[in-house]
Amino acid sequence: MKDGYDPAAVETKWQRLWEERGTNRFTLEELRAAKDPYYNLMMFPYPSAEGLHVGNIYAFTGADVHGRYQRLRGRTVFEPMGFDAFGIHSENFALKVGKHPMDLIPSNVANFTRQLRRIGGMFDWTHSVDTTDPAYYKWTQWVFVQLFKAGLAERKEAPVNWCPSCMTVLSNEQVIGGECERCGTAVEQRRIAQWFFTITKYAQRLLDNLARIDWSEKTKKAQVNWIGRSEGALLRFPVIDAKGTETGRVIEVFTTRPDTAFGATYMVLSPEHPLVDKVLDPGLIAPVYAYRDKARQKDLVARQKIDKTKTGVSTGGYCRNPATGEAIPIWIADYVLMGYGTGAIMAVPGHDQRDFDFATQFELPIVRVVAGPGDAASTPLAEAYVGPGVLVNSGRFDGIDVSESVRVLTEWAAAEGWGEGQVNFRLHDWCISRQRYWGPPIPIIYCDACGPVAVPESDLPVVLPRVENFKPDDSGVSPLAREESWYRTKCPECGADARRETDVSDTFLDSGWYFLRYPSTDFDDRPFDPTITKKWLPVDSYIGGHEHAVLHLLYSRFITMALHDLGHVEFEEPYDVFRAHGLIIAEGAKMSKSKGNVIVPDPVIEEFGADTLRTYLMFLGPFEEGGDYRQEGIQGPYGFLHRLWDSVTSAVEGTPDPDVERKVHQTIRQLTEQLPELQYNTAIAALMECLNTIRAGGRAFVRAEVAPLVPLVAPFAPHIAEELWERLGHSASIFDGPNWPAYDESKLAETRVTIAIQVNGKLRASISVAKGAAEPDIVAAARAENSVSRHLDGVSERRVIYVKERLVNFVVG
RNA sequence: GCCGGGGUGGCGGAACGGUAGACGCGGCGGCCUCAAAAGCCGCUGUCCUAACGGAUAUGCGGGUUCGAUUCCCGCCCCCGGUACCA
Repeated sequence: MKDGYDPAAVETKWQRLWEERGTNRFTLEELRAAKDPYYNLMMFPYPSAEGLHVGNIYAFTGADVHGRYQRLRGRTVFEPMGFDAFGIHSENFALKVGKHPMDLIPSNVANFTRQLRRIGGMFDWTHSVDTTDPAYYKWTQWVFVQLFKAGLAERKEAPVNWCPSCMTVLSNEQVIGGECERCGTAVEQRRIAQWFFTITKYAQRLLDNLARIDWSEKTKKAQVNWIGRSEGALLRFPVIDAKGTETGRVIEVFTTRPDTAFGATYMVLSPEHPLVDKVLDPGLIAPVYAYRDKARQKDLVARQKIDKTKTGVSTGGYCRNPATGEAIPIWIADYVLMGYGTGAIMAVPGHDQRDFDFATQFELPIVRVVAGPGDAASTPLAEAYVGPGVLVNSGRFDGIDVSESVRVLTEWAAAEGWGEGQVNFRLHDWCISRQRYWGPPIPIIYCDACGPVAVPESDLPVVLPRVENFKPDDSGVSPLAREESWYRTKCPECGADARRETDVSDTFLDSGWYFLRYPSTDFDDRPFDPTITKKWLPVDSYIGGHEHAVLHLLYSRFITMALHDLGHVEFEEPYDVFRAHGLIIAEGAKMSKSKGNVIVPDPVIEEFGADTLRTYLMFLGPFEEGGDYRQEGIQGPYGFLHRLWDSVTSAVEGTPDPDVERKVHQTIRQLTEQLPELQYNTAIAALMECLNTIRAGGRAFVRAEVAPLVPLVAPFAPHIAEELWERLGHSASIFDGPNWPAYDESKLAETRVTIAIQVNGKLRASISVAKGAAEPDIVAAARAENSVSRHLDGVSERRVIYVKERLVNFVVG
């Protein structure tokens, strides 16, 4: 039965058998009855027209290796795959090639599916999802309706980022450095009424729960920063008129340093702050309006450039600093953002660098209210001082240390009635409206009498109609708003003429709950079955790209938490474990279409086979860090699989050599430890080393030596493993049973150890001794070595360091 | 600027504070073969030496230690994220 390794033949055979035998798929009954279920999730792809590149394959393979390992350990592993096919990518591409997304997506999905089968992923294709399928987005709309009914969806007019090229609104997250994430065009500001999920209501819980989920620290940290909790106080500054009388209006500010209130020498409103008109001196209307218009135009573009040179204008209005009782001027400036805090600040130029720069620019007073070590109350400031110290120029609070001054001043403001402690979050509400075509229509009907009404669940889905002209225009209204026959409808509550919402929802909503759907795709009368969901969720392992560390992962946590509160699921956190994979670069450079160095898998599989590609990708570097795909490097794993094939098919019966057997058991131990930790590159190196030992010097190897390597290599190279497993005499799939080998502690121990001999920390020799040899004997043997004794002659020995079974170090001098 | 992650042979990358460079690629020499594919054997950080053997080496500069790629302090550079967040 000795024949050559033919990857194409082996892979075709096993992919066919997996399909015929249903190796990787579950019936509903099997899902219900599964023993020791393990939900192995990976981020589903957007099915582009180009097909998968090795970057995608890398991520999926890493997750698949994990799933296959768990399965070999005896878990029942559910590993679904789907397609995130709505959204601006597909829509823009369709526009570009002049086709309809409804025609394009199915062929893209078919191509992706072909490629995913070809790399040997353990996917259950009977539980796939496609977010553009009405049978799926029916339930996406259902999720929206649940949140709407719970008061978590709000319609509000808000300044939004507008991309003049994509002609659509962008979320703050999609604006990168003032430019559109997708096309790089400078983003403008517009005000449009849109639907928001009030994720900010969950900010504290989203933050708190991070402590109890097993995610990479990096990812958690990114979420912590994104949520951006900061503690401080809300302070109220009364607006006064020219005579110094309070007008009844109040400027609210959020500050993390209420203790510096005595140093607040002016106020700054964001240019778009609603109070600007109220405090404005009529004589200054022209410059203030001019400034506001200018700020609006460059909004979110130039405003994100941090610049020492601040701009702004005085409104001519004043308010009273409640700490000092003094009148201070009110300015507007674009360094104060409407979207954070209250859109207004008390400026403390002595202790905030931005305020300091502004005050210097416009010659506003700068007062020191914190004295650092060695400073007096009158020590002038060359820049804002933010270090430790005590309060000064702060009336009866002088001398209080900054470590407690925030608390003391907050209590005082509260007692006086002009402020209280407050926690503020950087996190914004999640805008889900998109003035585009390619998404699920937001299931809302507007009725003049009843207001916005959710589409009744029995009427879902609101099907996205096939619209031939879906190109957005600069009117800013959704393409669906041009389809009168579609949007005209009756109010579900009162029956009056009404109008459908014509915006579609954000793709992050599609992906916000897809993991709930996979195990329940057998049901078309419910989004997720309670029993199945309880059995399979939360997700045991989630692997995906770090580019989704904040958005997708935060949004899906929020959706889950909301569904939990509404009684639909029993858990708050969707993913027990999350690990981010690294990025693959090619020949030392980032893969990109423009560089022309995008590696596509098909020709590689053609030449070397899927098993070799999978093994090579996992061998490139640490999975969580990524690696450099170099064309030539694939020869290593290719040769390794050939040698493995040769070894298994030509091995003879016999008794294993004890040294070789020890190596095999050490390898089993190493893989058993490293695979759950995703340390694939070193695990593969260990397998290669083990095979090298088995074959060393062309020795005759026996079956018992090589056989354990078959299950060990199976997660990486499942096809060849199946074939060799069969040739070893097994009739069932290697993955249908707990076939991971066990290692024997008693066979791990070395009989001899190599001891390094150093003199003053420099290696001079190494000796081999029997394990368990006594220290004095080892030191004596070490001393006897020529290359050691030569360095000990004529010098005085001060110390001898012995590290058990490792080294001897003679310290001389 | 801030927050992460990194800087190790020609290259990708290994190294519980204990023999730096595992494993692999590439290179060099040889074997097998009609030939190719696959495979097999040996060598391969740098410098000095005919050799034995030395010296030197993990971005840079210090420190702790018998001993530092690993720990500490101060820099430089690269990658990713983020950005006037009050």
